[in-house]
Amino acid sequence: MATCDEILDRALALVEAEGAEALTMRRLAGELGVATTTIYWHVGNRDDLVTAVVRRHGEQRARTPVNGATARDRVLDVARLIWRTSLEHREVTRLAAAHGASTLQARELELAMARELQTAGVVGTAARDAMRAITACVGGFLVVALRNDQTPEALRRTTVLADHNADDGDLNPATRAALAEPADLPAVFESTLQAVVESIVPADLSANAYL
Amino acid sequence: MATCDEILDRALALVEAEGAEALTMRRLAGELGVATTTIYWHVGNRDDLVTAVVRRHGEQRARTPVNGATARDRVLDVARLIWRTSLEHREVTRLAAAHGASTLQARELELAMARELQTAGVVGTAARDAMRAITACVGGFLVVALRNDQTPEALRRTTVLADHNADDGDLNPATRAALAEPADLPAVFESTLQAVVESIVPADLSANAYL
DNA sequence: TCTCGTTCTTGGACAGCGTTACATGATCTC
DNA sequence: GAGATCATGTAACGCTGTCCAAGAACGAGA
Repeated sequence: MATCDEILDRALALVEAEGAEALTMRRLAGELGVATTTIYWHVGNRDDLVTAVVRRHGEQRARTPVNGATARDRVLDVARLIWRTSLEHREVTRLAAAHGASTLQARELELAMARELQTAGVVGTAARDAMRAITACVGGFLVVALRNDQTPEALRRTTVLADHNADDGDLNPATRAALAEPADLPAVFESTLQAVVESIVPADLSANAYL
Repeated sequence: MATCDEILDRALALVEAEGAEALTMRRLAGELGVATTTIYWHVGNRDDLVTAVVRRHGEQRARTPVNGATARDRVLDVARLIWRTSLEHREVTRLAAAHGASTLQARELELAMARELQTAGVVGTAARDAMRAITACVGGFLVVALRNDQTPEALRRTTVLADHNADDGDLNPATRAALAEPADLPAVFESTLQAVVESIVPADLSANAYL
């Protein structure tokens, strides 16, 4: 008898091992040695399956203790945690993103961020807006990071921005050369994250626009 | 005779009218009153088709003049332009995002941003990193904005974050209530964008970390 | 023990997708 | 007019998600 948990575990393993695209009903059924319809009976739709897989992954994601002396540092740390674990399980992240279930994947960590924001004195709608801002940025960088390792050469930012035909003259040669080279994404992420968090939970509390 | 341009125009119209998912080879062929193979002959792969459609859309996107007194304002304006036009053509944006071709869609505007950054004194690798930071944030907010209008209720951030079972006690009631309500995304976007741009092109130039 | 009803599983189909091999007609060149 | 190139159509292959009707297992009541 195939239980729902077994199916989800197998699905999760399949995604992590062979990528988000490998998660098809037939493939998963074959992996379990079972007919495809069995999955429908236990889990439901493919939508239901993906949702359940992502949710399960999000729950399994250990509640890593948050580090940092100041409340601001702890908010930063949670954001970095989302970034890092999403990259570590990039296939699940990709699956969740394609399904529009990213929030489900990072649910526990987002709630952790809300708690840290609260201890930093950001509560209510301000906390919500702060969280949306931070997670949107993290998500944006994640999209870039995950895209790059499976986009064909011709669609990479470096090549797309490199071949300018008509718009030559306006751009500094140094800039043009730099645009053709990949950036150090983690470094750019870090400094951007700091800027965003700084605007919400400033080191100098008197400048906090949200209070 | 079906020319390549006709096919792309029709494809673009189809996407804008009926959504990114409506762009299938058979559907497009039917729309043109032609066999599917004709598309393959003129344009190529589906990948090629999508790429060409997105590129065409990006080129058609009028080079709206950039407004703003200071260089910093003009950088902001370009970012807002990307945000606004991406939302106006959200189906194309969705198509591009699903295909990993967002850069292609916003190519002209990203180059415009590079030019504005240049006049703001940010050149070379600093300009590249600045652009990556800004576009990543814009992209992150776009993902959120586009996701929300076609994600089922059960996967919305508001509902996902609203039903906490075990983690009740730690969170302020006001915060918890706020998390269950949607945020004013454009407003959050605007303030976040300002924070990011401020960290790159400060109003007070002496504080520019990139110089 | 036999039978009924629920739970679980299966095989086989359907429609749709991208893609291709092959054949056909049209058009232009020499 | 013959031949080559271009342009299109027909029909299939393998893949996808999904569903239906039928069967198998199993637990309980008579």
